[in-house]
Amino acid sequence: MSTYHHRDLRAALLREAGKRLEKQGIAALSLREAARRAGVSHNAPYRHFPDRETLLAALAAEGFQVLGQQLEKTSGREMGEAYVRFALAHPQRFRLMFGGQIALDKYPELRAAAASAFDRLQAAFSGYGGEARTAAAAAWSLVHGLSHLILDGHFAQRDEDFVKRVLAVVRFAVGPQRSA
Amino acid sequence: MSTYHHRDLRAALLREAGKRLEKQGIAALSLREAARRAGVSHNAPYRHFPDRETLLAALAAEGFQVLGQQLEKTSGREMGEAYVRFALAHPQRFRLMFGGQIALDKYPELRAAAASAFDRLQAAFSGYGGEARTAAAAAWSLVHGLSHLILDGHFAQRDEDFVKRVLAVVRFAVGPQRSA
DNA sequence: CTGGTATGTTGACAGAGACAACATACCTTA
DNA sequence: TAAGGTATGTTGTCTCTGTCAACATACCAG
Repeated sequence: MSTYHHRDLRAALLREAGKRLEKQGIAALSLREAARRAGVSHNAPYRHFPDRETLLAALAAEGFQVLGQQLEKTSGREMGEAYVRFALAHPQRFRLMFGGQIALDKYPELRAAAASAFDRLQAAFSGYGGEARTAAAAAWSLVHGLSHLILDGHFAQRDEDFVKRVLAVVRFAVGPQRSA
Repeated sequence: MSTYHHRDLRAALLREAGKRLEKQGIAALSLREAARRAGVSHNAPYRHFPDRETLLAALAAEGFQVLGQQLEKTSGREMGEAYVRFALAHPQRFRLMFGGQIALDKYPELRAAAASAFDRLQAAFSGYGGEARTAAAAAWSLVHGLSHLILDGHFAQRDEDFVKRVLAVVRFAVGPQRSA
């Protein structure tokens, strides 16, 4: 038949799996289902992904790329809001990226993608001198934790205004503590 | 036989699953494996848990209880360190509690347990007036995000000193912004 | 045109979740 | 104390999934 070769099965699988991901969650993702949706036999995916986890890693990598692009568009304090906005817009993708289900060490490009996104945050704190890394780490922690907790439903509110208020209440101090 | 009734299978299953959880991760948790370890047939767990997710929810509930106790022992700024310490000491448990794999709405006692833990944090910010809730939310976000990012290996350091430095760099401001 | 490689297919197996039917221990209560 | 109902386990079965192995077909280089 003419479509014995799918021509771009890898991309098709990622597309279908991506759709499934946001609709049904990570647990519902299966290679066989993706293959079915791509109109291909149950074992075809193995020609492109050695196992399920590698497919998940590829989906996560996509996520890091998008997140990086979103952050690139912003600067300063808006970056934090953009981070949270990404998480709220793609909850399952975000969980996949940061849920610890993927062994980061096995996929160096994943860690690199994450680090690249973090670098943008880091740059925003270049004025903080020796504690720049620490302040950046704190900022990342803040927006990251806020994203997670909102997604998990631990806060009553989850609108953009709430996010802004929470982020606005935080200051980053450099040097010896002097109390607020 | 004398042990047809296990007498406390539910507790035994939670114990075995708990061990398995920290050693192998959430994905490796299976009802059948827990049953095997408890020396019981593959379907016995269903007399105590309607499905796998409910077992996971029970494990998460245990985690929230322990976390709450740890936080109770501390006060003020040490609470944040205790939070992170808990996450680092029980990484898989922490992920289970906050990984979004469990539909919180289906297990009200879970949300209650989490809220109870949060209440302790909240109390530490009672002096912040009208913005107390917001400041507490920010503090929770900070320690929560820091825990996650360290667990995921996104920071080079993960020792107690690093945690202290990150937490120390943050101030919580109340009222109209006035910059730090 | 021919052989090698990339890509798919069919077939099979084991492990898991879940349901049903059956068995046995326990416990109330009449 | 005997009877019957309920709680707890067991066996059997089904479907789904990941994964391996063997085979088939398309494509490409020489």
